Amino acid sequence: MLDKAYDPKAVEDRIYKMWEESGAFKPESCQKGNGTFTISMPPPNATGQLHLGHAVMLALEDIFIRFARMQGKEALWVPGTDHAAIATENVVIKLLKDGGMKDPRKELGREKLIAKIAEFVEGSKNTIRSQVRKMGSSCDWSRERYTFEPSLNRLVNEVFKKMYDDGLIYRGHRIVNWDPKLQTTVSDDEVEYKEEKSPFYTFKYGPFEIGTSRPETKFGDKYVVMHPDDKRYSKYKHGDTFEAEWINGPVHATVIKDMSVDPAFGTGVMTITPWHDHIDFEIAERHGLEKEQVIDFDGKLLPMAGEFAGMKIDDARPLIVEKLKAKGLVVKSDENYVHNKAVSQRGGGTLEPQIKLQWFIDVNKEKVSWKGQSMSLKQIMHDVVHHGDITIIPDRFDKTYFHWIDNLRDWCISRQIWWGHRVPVWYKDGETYCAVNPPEGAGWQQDSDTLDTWFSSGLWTWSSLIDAKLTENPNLSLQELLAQSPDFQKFHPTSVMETGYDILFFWVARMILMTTYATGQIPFKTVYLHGLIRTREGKKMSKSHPETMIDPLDIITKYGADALRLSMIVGQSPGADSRLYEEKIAGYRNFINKLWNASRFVLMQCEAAGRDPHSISPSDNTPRSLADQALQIELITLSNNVISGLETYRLSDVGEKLYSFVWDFFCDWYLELSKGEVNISFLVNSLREILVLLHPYCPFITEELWKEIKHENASMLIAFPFPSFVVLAEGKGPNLRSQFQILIDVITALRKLRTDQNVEPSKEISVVIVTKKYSALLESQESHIRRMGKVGSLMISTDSQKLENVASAFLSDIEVHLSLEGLVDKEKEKASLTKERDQLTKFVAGIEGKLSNEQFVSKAPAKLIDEQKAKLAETVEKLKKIEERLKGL
RNA sequence: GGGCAAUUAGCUCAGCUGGUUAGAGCGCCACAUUGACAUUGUGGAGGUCACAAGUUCGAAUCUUGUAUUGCCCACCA
Repeated sequence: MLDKAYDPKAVEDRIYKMWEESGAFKPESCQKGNGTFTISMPPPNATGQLHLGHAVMLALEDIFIRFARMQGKEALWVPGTDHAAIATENVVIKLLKDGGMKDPRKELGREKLIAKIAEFVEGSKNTIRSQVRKMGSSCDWSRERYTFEPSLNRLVNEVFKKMYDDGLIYRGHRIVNWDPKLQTTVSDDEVEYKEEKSPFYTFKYGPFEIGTSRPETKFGDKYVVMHPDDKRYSKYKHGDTFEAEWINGPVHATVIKDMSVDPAFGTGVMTITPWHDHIDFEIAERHGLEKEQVIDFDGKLLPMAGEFAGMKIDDARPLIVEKLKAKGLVVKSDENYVHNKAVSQRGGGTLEPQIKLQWFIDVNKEKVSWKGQSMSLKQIMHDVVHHGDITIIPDRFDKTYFHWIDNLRDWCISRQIWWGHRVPVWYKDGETYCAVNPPEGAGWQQDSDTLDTWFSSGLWTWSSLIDAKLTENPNLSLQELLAQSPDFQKFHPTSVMETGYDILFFWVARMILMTTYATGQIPFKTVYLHGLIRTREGKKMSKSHPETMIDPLDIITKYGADALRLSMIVGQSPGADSRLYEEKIAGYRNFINKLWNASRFVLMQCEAAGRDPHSISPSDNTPRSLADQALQIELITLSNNVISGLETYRLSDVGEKLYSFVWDFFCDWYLELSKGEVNISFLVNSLREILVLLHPYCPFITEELWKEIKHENASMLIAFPFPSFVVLAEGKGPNLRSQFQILIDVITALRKLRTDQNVEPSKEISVVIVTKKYSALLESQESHIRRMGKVGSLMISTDSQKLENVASAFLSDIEVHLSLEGLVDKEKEKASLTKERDQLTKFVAGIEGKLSNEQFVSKAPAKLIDEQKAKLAETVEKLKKIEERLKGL
């Protein structure tokens, strides 16, 4: 017999091992003929730890994939890990520094450092692998991939080369986001803005006054820019020059007129620093102005800053202001000025715009063939979502996505770190050579930069499906690699990409860009975006505040993976943040335990009846009692709801329905009633179906219970077929269900009377039920009424009775009278009936109002009117009885 | 500055295309306890659905506006 309480620790690892060893995670084990279903797992960092973001992703994807698998699809979920370029390199460098090294990059050099990182990554991959398993993820480990493995490097090079040849990748001096701390560029999407208070100065600059919050960039400024229509400055013409006394002496300045200047801001005049500001750079480009570097790549001032050369900008700033003040050039300063400081999302260092020779992807060049047209990468990204090739859930993110595309600038893909796919370009004597493989011949120097990690991640849905063996053959083209990889042919495009909305731009958009371009296929048909998991207070969980963090692994240890999964899924709608806290998880742990005990009860019934559940045939499933029939109807309804809900990605809904079915219907009513009258084979088969329906949500406990209760020939639950949608005939089914509801209502009414009258729970009561319409029904259910209501004597009559010493309740067409030998607490009964009378009176008035409204009667659908009339008649009848009773009290 | 979302019971949230006597879980109150389950059972209290106007026979649900909160994007030198 099962233990009294479910202990996930004793079950989960064992079950997971059983699944994995059986090969159940492989599509080859699935039934054939119902199509394929593929998910690419967003690869966690190879050196990472499982956090709630992963946990929710894994739970959702596991539900999708288990459902598809049970529906008989060839379901493939490809796991993998990410080399997470910048993040990983930082982690290892920090470790080396902690170990006593001063500057690991310098001391080790490129090759040795990469080897160190690789070693570290291999050593720590197992952590995340086993953590992914802990969640119950049914992914195919035999197909596990890594974004930095050789086969993927080959594909990265193939795609780079293709883009290079198509002129979509170019190298050029552009303004980029430079992180002086990490010594690399980062992409526009990796820039975060933090509010910072720093003084805003107004300086005298020749005949003008200019404002700035960054005096340290101003050394080389020699252009003043104003709006061409600004009347105040109409006497100055574009191109006019003048002398101005400046920080380190006089400068020769030029007037530039440009539309981008806002005349309403400050004095309407500004000087520009094209080397260190995106907007200024664009102005300079428009007018062909000179650009000069002021700050070096370590964040220090260059020799052109004169006496300030070599100083860090933060140190130099106040000194520069002092000097200008001494020269009488400071007009005013606003100490409370708040501006947005650009910081690196990666390391948190202050970003400095710099002009640098970098590699870029041109997103505007209309040279890519798509759907028979020549389009830009931007246009393709737009097109596939706009025309519904790809559906984003929730759809409001379409707008966000389009807006991002509209503002997308060329993507800087080169990084100055070492850990990553290296730019496949070589140089010799001013010659440039781009190729998948290194050039033959001596003297070629490979580009020292590596690629943005999202470049390789962008290929993930398909690069992870390419046969790794094939990539060892250097003679195959990209097209041939695609064409000859069976997995790619069979499983791509993938079915659904499930990930956090915070990564829509970084990754989802880039997969669309890279994949449509490289393969001619969309990467996925549906994008399902989940929200952030927040604390109980709605705050972001953050590493810097460890007390706010919930560690999924702790939770699994304490409450089990099934409970964790449910607590994250139920109550979360796509694209919206949700809150998680321990009581919530405990609630689902309780639910899991309830399911355990319900099953335990069923098994006890089997034992008591001398039946081995394993030998109960699935076809031995005939309902006998009203309760059986109601359960059958309810199960079909539930199963239909689960199917349609999962097919439309309404996971929270489905989870709630499963929960309330199991607890509120199956346990509270069906099982309780079955204590009086048990239909073993039907009960066992019903429980089996419940386990099937619950399996995608809570795979561990259902598989464990399945073992106890399944038919001997049945497969493991993970591989068991899901029911199909059943169209319920009208009439009979719903009718039986509502008859069952009447039984429930009568019992509930009895219980309420008991409580109102303070009858001891253990005491048997005498009951008289008066009903014309339902006497046959209730007579047939008499034993249930007796047992569930603890009724001693029960009389069911079709004629109204003269009764003394009773407390009464009134349902539609049914009077329930509780006889009390002693005193009836009339006040309690009066209060209860009065309350109900008032409610019903209001209700009746409402309906009467509607029905006497000509507009309603003429315009509302006939069906609704009939319903309302029926309800009215029923309620009026009930109300009459209650009022009579109240008079007698 | 632009955009998106949220606002329903003490708390966390459902309520899909307008018709429900507005629901759930937790919490709360009362009662129960050897027979699946205290990780429980039974009964109960608790909401003028942020506010205002409109559309409609009918609005938590649709429209507009207001307020509050949150997020994303832009980055005014």
